[in-house]
Amino acid sequence: MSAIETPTGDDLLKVLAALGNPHRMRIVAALFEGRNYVSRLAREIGMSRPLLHMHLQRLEAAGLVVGTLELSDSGKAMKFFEVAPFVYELTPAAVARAAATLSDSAAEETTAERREGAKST
Amino acid sequence: MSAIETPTGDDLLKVLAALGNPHRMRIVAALFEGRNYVSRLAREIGMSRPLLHMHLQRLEAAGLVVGTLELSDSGKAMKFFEVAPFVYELTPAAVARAAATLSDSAAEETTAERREGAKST
DNA sequence: GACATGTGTCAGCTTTTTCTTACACACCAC
DNA sequence: GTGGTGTGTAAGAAAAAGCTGACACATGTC
Repeated sequence: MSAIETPTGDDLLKVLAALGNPHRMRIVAALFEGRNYVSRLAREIGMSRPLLHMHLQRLEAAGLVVGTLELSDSGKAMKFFEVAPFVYELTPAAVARAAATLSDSAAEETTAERREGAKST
Repeated sequence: MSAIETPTGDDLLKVLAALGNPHRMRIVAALFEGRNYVSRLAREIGMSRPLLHMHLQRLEAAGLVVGTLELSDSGKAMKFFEVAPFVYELTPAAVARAAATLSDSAAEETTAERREGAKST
């Protein structure tokens, strides 16, 4: 399902940056034990709700968790989150493959290519 | 060889944080094509040497690359870097397992436990 | 000697990320 | 109505990461 087959550089980058944070790692771990809604999860892991909200957005943007807005029996809107079944392989080759398709921070790549172009052949 | 069998939370965290950066991803990719020494690598990927030095230290601290100080035939000291043969599996379960051993930012965990204790039963 | 190469590191600026506080809204129960 | 629950977001402070420039040292060549 997930990107075991060469994810985009930006894709992998987002995933690694998202998971490379103790809070977010813990959030994924907490959701791995079962889906939960924001306010409750915030209470359980002892984190301010706006902060958790931000981290969840980062995780969702990376495709590591999915959130669905549901209505409780009382009619209250509650946003439930659960982990996505991701599978990433982290090896030198995989990183190299992904890095080849890095787009965003092409700033220094441009710099490199300018040098490249300058020396011509 | 590497930590396919539940790396430490801090260990995995360092790896993910190190790889979750476009420059460092590119550095690993560049070294994957062959070992290289700092100044040359800096020139090739168009990055200032002090900056590359910093990134390499971060990667080395995470165990993703290894550097060895060698003496060229002329007697000049040159630091060669090469990628370490790391293998990490990135799945919800692996993250959850690693997160259980997270040590450093236990700050909010402490907070959570204080709340836990307060509400008692 | 001056100049090229290589190494490392430090001070300080800039940019990004993280986090808190405060606000907005909606629903249900009293 | 008030008070509890849930949602979202925006402004600004605080902290961390990224980056530059300048310095130090060593070696070999001209």
